[in-house]
Amino acid sequence: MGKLASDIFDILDLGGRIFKNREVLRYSYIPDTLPHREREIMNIASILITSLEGHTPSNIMIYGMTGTGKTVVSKLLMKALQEKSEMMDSKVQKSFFNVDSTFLGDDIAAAFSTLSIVLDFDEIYGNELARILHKPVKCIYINCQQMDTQYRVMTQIANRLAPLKEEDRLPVSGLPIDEVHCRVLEKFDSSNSLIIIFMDEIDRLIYKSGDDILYTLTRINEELQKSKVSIIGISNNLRFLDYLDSRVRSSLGAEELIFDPYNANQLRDILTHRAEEAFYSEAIDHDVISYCAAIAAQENGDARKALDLLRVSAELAERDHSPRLSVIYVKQAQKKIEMDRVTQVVRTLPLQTKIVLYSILQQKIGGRIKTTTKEVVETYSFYASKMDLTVLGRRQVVNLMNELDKLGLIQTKVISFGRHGRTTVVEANVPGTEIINNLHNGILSKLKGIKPRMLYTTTF
DNA sequence: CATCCACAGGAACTTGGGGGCA
DNA sequence: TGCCCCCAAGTTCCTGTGGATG
Repeated sequence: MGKLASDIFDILDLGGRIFKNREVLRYSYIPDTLPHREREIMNIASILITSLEGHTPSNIMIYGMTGTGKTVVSKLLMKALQEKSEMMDSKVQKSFFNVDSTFLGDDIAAAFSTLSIVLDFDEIYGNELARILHKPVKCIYINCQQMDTQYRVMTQIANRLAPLKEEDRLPVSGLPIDEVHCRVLEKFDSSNSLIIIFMDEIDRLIYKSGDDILYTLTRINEELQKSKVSIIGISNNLRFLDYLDSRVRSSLGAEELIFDPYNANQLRDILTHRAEEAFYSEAIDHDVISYCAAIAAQENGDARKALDLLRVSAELAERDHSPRLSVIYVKQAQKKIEMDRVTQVVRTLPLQTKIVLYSILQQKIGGRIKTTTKEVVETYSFYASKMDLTVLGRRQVVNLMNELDKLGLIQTKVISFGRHGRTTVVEANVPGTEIINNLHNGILSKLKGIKPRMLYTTTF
């Protein structure tokens, strides 16, 4: 036929008329300006700026629902602060060799003006002495969802503080916690710097391991000689501080800031701003952005969702070889995102949890839309033994069901039958046949075609 | 209105696997 | 090699409880 393999890419390439730069729409991307967060940025910056003068900034708590820009604002500030500090370091070193203060002054003024987001550095930085005394600022970002124990957080902070040689790194386990504490202190002090720790999803930390770690961190400055530590906590739970010891609470919540959800107009601005960089200007219908903004505004003003929606719609349009991105694709994207989320979550479930979900879904497609703990436990035991697994007890199955509930895959509700006791009514939230087929094609292939003997005792 | 069912869910304990250190 | 530590997952035990029912 005379066809070359590379022709395949010619066909695929036809789609590429929409995206100019798709990275811009990922939430890992940190733009230079963040519309409708100027005030918040200024607030935090005005607190953090004391670090450049060699003082320890107050701890800050940042609250806000998902997609309100907490993380991206923090990362932007982190980047800016780090750059600024490094810039000043080199200037300070220079100043020992160069006594010409007018030169120095101009140079620093120039350096400051490059930080576009924060106001008048020059004015705040009038004091030359402060510059000489200045300590390097080191920012560390920790996501407490991944690092959710005291041990892990401490070792992570220490390991990230400086690019260390392999043998200097703290081990991921094995040491007593007070030993870790001592070594972290040493590392902090030997870095001789102002350490600002951004702790994202900080509330996760205490749900799992209590407030020990926060207690330690908020009081660590008392033990440090040369270095100082500030903490920026980020949480989407406004009542997070209530769970803490009062001393930790007052220290950590020295400054508090709430990020309000974006409204539809603000979301539209954000999307417009990103879309200019992400798309070719003629490739997108005028109502697409408003539509995405409106949907995300309904979902608690979640900018993350809005960006996702825009990116996925554009990807669908490209895959369809459409020259333009129109609202039809946004509607498709909405469905796709939801289904992707579900399959992704299901795929990463531990095996035993998968079987619990599988049991609930089997009940569902067997016509049992609502079921009870007892029935789930029975069906689960049946399937687990077919899989030659250890069969978990009731207590543990209930725990797993609660996890599934938290993930939004099922809905549970405790109801009472009065004299006849009480139980949890379970209902699957996801399409049964599709997920079951997925599971059959994966790790649960053994269970294909096997039906349990189901005795329905409870009626609703 | 007290009773009582049948389970929810918290707490303490166990087990087994990760590892460090002398 | 033996002993220590941390941690996750699971078990056992037990107290708490919503509301139909006698």
